[in-house]
Amino acid sequence: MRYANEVGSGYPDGSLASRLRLAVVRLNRTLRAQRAGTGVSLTQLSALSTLHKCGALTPGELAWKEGVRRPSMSRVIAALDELGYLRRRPHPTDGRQAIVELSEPGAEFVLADISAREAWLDKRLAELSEQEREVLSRAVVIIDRMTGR
Amino acid sequence: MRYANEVGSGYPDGSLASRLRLAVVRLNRTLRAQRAGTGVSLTQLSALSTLHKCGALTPGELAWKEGVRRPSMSRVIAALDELGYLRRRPHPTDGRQAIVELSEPGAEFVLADISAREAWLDKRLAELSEQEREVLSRAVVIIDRMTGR
DNA sequence: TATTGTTATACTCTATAACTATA
DNA sequence: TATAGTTATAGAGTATAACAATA
Repeated sequence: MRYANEVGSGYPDGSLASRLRLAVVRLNRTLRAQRAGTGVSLTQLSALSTLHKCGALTPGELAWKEGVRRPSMSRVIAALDELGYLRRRPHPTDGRQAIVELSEPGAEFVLADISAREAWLDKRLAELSEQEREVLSRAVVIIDRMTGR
Repeated sequence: MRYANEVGSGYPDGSLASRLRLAVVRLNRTLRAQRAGTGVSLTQLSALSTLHKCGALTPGELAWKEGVRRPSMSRVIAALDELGYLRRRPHPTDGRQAIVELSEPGAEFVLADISAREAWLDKRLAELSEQEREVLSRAVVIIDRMTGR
């Protein structure tokens, strides 16, 4: 298959797939490094952010939304619980399930951390033109759809 | 600071920074999972791809291009050397440095793997419209610049 | 003394498999 | 038996600190 935008063009280094892959790998590394020493990892922040957006969820639902397996989410939840950033309570009708939701400190952290400590990315974005931010905004929508969100 | 595109808007879940961060974290997870069991990890593939594009490099240069520290790249290089996908030779003028470059099998692997096994991303991209691929292509250029590439 | 590369070590992220409790 | 969640264990990815060789 060939497209003007080089999907599967046979020229790996220049194909959109390769370029997108490399860009994502590197931006992910950079973003993780930015969070070193903040007390909450990028993975944990992502879970907090989803809880903030979606409200109370079961661990399984949260795992699905984050795109990880349940055991992985169990560990993230345990760490955030340890930090006091979420609460766990029993499911009202199904004794196997649980409900997790942000605690007040957790909600405060999300607001404070994402808007204040996410300075690096905010700063880079602020340096872009309005058109460039629009491109990224549209790219996010496309990527979300590609990853099943 | 406020922009039409919500940079630092104080609404974390909807800000461009948050949306971009979440999209990148999730796409990165998905791409890594796609490579499970292929024998070469996404990190290793990324290094091979850079060597393919740039030709012979010192380990330090490769680390810089990939955005990792030198010890991290040492391990990636050792693994790829073990697989026979690259060669190491002494630097012609500086005895401290080395030169790494793709071996023939390494070059073949890059071409075969990226164009053939990168099927998942290629397929997702093929399902997009030409306009959407154009958006992603432009986003990659912007992200590369943001991460110093 | 400074720089390049490697080794030692540790921590995070994530997975699969096995276990427990409930449906 | 099937499902939700957790625990046990392992492997990848990355970092910092310490070391060896060379400039």
